[in-house]
Amino acid sequence: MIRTPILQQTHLLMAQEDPLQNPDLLRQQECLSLLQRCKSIEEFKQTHAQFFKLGLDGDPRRSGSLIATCALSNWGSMDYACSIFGRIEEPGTFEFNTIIRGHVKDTDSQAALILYGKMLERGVEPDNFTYPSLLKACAHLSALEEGFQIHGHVFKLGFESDLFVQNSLINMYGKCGQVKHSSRVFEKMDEISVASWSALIASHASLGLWSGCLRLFGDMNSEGCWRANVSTLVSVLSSCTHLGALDLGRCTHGSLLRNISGLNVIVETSLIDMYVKCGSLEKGLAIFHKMPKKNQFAYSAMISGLAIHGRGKEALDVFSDMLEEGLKPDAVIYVGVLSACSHAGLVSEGRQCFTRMRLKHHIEPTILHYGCMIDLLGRAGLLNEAYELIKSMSMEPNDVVWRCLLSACKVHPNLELAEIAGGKLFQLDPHNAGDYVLLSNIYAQAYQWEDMARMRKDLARRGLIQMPGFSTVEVKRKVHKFVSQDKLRPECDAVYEMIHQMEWQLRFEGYIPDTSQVLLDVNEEEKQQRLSGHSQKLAIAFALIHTSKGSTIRIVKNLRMCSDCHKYTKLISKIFERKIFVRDRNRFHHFQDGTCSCRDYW
DNA sequence: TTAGGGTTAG
Repeated sequence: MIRTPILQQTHLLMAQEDPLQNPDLLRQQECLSLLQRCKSIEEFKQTHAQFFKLGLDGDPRRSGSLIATCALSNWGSMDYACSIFGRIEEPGTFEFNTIIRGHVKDTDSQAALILYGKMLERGVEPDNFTYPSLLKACAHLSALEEGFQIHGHVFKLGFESDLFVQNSLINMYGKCGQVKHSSRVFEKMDEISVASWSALIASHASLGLWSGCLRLFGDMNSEGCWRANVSTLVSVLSSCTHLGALDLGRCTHGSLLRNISGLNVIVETSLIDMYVKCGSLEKGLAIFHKMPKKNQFAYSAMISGLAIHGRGKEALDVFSDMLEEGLKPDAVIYVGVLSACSHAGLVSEGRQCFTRMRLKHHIEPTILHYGCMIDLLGRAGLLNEAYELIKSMSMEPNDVVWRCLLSACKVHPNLELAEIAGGKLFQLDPHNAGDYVLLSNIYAQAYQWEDMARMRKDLARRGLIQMPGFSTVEVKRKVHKFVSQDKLRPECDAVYEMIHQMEWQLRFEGYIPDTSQVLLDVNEEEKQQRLSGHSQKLAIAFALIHTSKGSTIRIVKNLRMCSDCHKYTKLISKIFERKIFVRDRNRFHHFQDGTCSCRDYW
């Protein structure tokens, strides 16, 4: 008989077995260990087939291990795992647990829940190992109803005090948007692990409760019993990113370097995203270029980071590197690539990418990709092409798409298309005050005063108000939030005094307030007062008072910057000799010496 | 032999 190398090895191991051990069990263990050492699914299948021929397969205990080896390794071999599972006549709790876990790892959470149903149907008792996987499946699917049901089973079977189950419950409720339930489970726990804190912190982060997330991190540290691990710190980094808290992000980076050996690709991606979105693009680039191995997430973070800083050409270079490395682009990466073209005005490159996305990479454009393209064409003044693209869309255009066209019609006046876009917007989103103002300004540009007045009247009749704007600024590692027209904060007296001084100096630089975007029907003086109270100006004034001369000011806003704040900030950067970085809803603006990196093209 | 927490767009 010609032996394959694997079988030679098996025989060798069998010959070496300890007579004191159970020879059958030893043989089974050796088979399993050989299977576990296989380097690929092909090798695994071949070895398994040989054991099957030799009659070493069939014991349910070993079958469970085989499923585990196959399903839980990184081969993506769930089909094969399922075929092994299907051959077991009477799968027990362990086999069900393993196949369920495999499906969850393979992100086929629906299949995991179906298998749980089958498990119950067959009368197989779930145990405390079954539930963490199932709860994770509910978390993936945001399936709250199923999550509640499973929590009921957990309670009935008495697993509610199991630490792993509790942590999974916290996570499930968090991912289903029920952070109150997460907190309730956490508060009831007798024993808490770092993973419990991480799950609770991540629950807050996944709901966008960034400040709450940082507060909890502070609580965890002040209790002093736990040392944050990678997962905790990644959630903290994500909160810093969204709050624009660069100093806090830097501290978290320091903590990672001190306490965690060898940062993995997830941490590095979070760090890139944090630095880039907190305004430190160069630091993000440095981490990116030093990464030993990059995945799609890392490329995506870097490409969209370069995009929001207006560095479109570099974003396209990084994209080319990614393709050269053999990584497959996905829909998310193409959003970054197209928005990079849009922010930098790269029209022909954007058109090429849009075509390549569909024809070469077979990615169907979503509404986000169309949004980027309409924005790109509209900014470049190609309004008819943008409108034709909207008409050719395979799905119903949404308000974002029409708003891109309407904004473009203001920059490159086109009354006919503006009225079409405006009409669609008033149908799709009749409560957005900004759209009425935009169209009324377009009428004003075209000297159509009656239409302008009609828009303003419509706005007043509907009683619409703009979403309140806010800006955050980090001073001495603390994030300070200012709401538009803020008068409640104790610092406000000093802030308004500073604004008074700033405006005094601005007048010498020729600043005239641009009140065209003030919605209220009040006199000019009151409109100017409203402009002075814009949150961005309050945040800049606060930073000028509390930071040292020459230091950079970094601001994050929830809305797009208005044209008055843009003009104002450019002049302030010159008068006070400060670099001011503002992240608005769309992109970054680097103000320095009276100019902005967006070249007034935003 | 099995279980928990983390990253990219909008």
